[in-house]
Amino acid sequence: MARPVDPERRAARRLQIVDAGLTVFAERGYDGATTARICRRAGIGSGTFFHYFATKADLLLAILELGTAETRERAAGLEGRTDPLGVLLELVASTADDAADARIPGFVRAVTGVMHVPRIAEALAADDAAQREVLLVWVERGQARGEVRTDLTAARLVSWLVLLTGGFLERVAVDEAFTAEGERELLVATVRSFLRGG
Amino acid sequence: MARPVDPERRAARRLQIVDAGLTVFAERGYDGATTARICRRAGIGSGTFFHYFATKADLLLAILELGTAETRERAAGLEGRTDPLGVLLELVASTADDAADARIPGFVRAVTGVMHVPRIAEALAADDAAQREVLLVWVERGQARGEVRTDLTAARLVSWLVLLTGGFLERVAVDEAFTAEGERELLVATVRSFLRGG
Amino acid sequence: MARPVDPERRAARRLQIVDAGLTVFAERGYDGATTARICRRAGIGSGTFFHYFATKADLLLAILELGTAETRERAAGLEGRTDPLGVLLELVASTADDAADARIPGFVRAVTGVMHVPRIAEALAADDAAQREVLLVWVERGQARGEVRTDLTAARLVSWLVLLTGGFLERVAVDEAFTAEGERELLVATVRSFLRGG
Amino acid sequence: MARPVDPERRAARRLQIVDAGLTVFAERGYDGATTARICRRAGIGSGTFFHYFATKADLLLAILELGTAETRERAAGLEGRTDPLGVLLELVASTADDAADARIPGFVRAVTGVMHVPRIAEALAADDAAQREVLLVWVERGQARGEVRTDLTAARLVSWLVLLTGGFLERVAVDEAFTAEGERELLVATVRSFLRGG
DNA sequence: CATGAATGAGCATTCATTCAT
DNA sequence: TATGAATGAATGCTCATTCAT
Repeated sequence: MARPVDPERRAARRLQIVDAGLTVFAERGYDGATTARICRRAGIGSGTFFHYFATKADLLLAILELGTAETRERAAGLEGRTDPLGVLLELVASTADDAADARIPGFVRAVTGVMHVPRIAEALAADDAAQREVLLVWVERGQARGEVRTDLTAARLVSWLVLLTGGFLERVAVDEAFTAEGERELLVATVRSFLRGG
Repeated sequence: MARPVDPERRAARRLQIVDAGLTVFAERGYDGATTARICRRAGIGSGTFFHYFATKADLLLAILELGTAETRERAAGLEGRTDPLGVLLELVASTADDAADARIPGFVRAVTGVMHVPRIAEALAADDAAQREVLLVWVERGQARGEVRTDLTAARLVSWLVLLTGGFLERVAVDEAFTAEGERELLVATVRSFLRGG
Repeated sequence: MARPVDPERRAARRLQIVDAGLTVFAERGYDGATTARICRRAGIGSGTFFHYFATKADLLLAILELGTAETRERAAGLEGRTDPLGVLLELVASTADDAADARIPGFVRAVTGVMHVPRIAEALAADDAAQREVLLVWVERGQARGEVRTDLTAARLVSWLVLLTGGFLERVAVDEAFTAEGERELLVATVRSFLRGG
Repeated sequence: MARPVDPERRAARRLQIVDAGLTVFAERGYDGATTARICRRAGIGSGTFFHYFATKADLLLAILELGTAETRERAAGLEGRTDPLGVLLELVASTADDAADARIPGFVRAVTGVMHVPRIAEALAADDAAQREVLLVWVERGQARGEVRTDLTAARLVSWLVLLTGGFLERVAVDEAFTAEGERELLVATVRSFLRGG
């Protein structure tokens, strides 16, 4: 009698909205992305949106959390590796790969534009922390193995890695001539040089 | 009847609004910065605002243009120098100094959050171009003098300089532990190393 | 194919919803009582609700009609009585007893709050008429027997009886110190005094 | 320069909205009274409404408070009187006079329909308390002078006075045949009889 | 019958902008 | 020129109701 809720269908619908949200946030920024526009893009009615996300901010948060989860998964897949520097360079390179999806840099810009909203600032901080945590482990291992410079603390090196990937994302977003594919190699080289020490 | 406008008084008033705008945009983002709040901060009535700026976007544009003008002035002050690398490092360092004013990184975030608005994108592009133009001159001179690596085109090196300063600004904005003062020296060192070539 | 409806099961389900409706209307008022909340309280799915009542207003109407029917039954049970004043006092006292169910006064308030809806106004008028009809019979008999004052028309006396019971219900709802049990006796005494004439 | 805010104009506008609110709340109930309808009735734009009242609930509250203030003023005007029973009967009669404004009973119904909203419940309680306070003083004086029965506490007598006036208001609202003017005298007589004791 | 996902009309509220004084 | 009251378009969100399963 009671039709069991189809969780797959629900998850798919949810993802459909997440995808539309990612696209529209990237295109228009947070405030420019009206729920109406997101719904139109997702091909759903306005009421449906709120069956899946209580508020517009919750959609943003969900997207952010998806990113954080992905970071963690990626990290889990690297356990067992014994070449810390190689791992770090791969991690950095994967940021460049993310940047190739044109929506990513736009989305990042959109989110930083509403960082003054407390809940969003928190989620962003959590995402930042997750990334740093992963990087920190491998930087420390790299230092232990003598592959990474030790004149700076691991935490500080991590900040600079994030600085480089963040700046990279930003450039891709802003500068037409600066493409993720074209600059990927130079990013890796620059990071390698930076990690070895000037 | 028409009281002759006192241009000085007018300019002062205008600056007062610009300052309030810079502060509030930085604190709340573009959309979070209501004209009402900007007016309250500037100590003026809401009607007065629109005597000085036709729209809220025009205020943002004016602030941006002020920045662009400053970049040009700074560049003018450097003419005659004969040490291109030194000049470049000074230019980069001055970004770190700007970042020490807590409103700057916040303002930058606010602006990038509304980059999808065409007029703002244009102004941002103009600002970007002004910065790049200045840097380009000195990078080329540096290359001519052998102070700067020549395995990459000057334009590409400039992109990376902007990447580094942009990433730096972002980090200062987001990461409490990452201060403009504390990291300034490392920024200069990293840029020097990058410009010399790995 | 058409599974023969089990009318008993259906009636039970219906009563379950009526009960939940009574409770939630009383707690939240008509508009505050969302169908979702009523369904949750009744332990049914939102779709099921509309198998039993075409609209939310219909549920309210059904509750009202149940009350009207109860009034009529109560009246039927009094036929044959020969002490009109006694009957009237019992009728009034039974209002006080109803008021002891905390949901009744709350429900009455909720309903009067949406009296501007025509169908509800009608049902309320019907309920009012039913009550008055019963009272009218016994007031007239009381007047005929000399137990009830005759300086006012029977209809007017009935209005005042309703005024007193209505005011009583309201007080119980609003005033914590005014309890149905505690004031019941005084209600009866006041009504007796009023019916005899000042 | 700074045009002094014209407080009279502001107060007038405010009253205009209060008046429209009173009317529309009475006609449609709280939820049925959309801000759009209130604005149309007041002859103002929707934005203007919110210059005067932060929320729709605040308008209701303001109306309620106006009533409470009026109660207090009326009470102040009675100081010095030496005939407590006369004062009480006048107070009761003035309720009947209020009821002659057809909007009052409708408004009362509307308000009681949203009593589950905490802030409104509070304001209603405050209004109730103000009325009772006034009545209590004169009931006590009446008891002291032997004009009012002493077999019931003053507080309880007050509850019953409120019961009678509340029931009266309700009847006027619901029953076409029951008019404030026509029943006013009987109300006074009934209250007099009640206060003297059966 | 029972369910709950989907719908979209409708609502309170915000905010940039205008304009009479 | 300075002011702030007035405006109404635009938005996020709620909720009664429908319908495929």
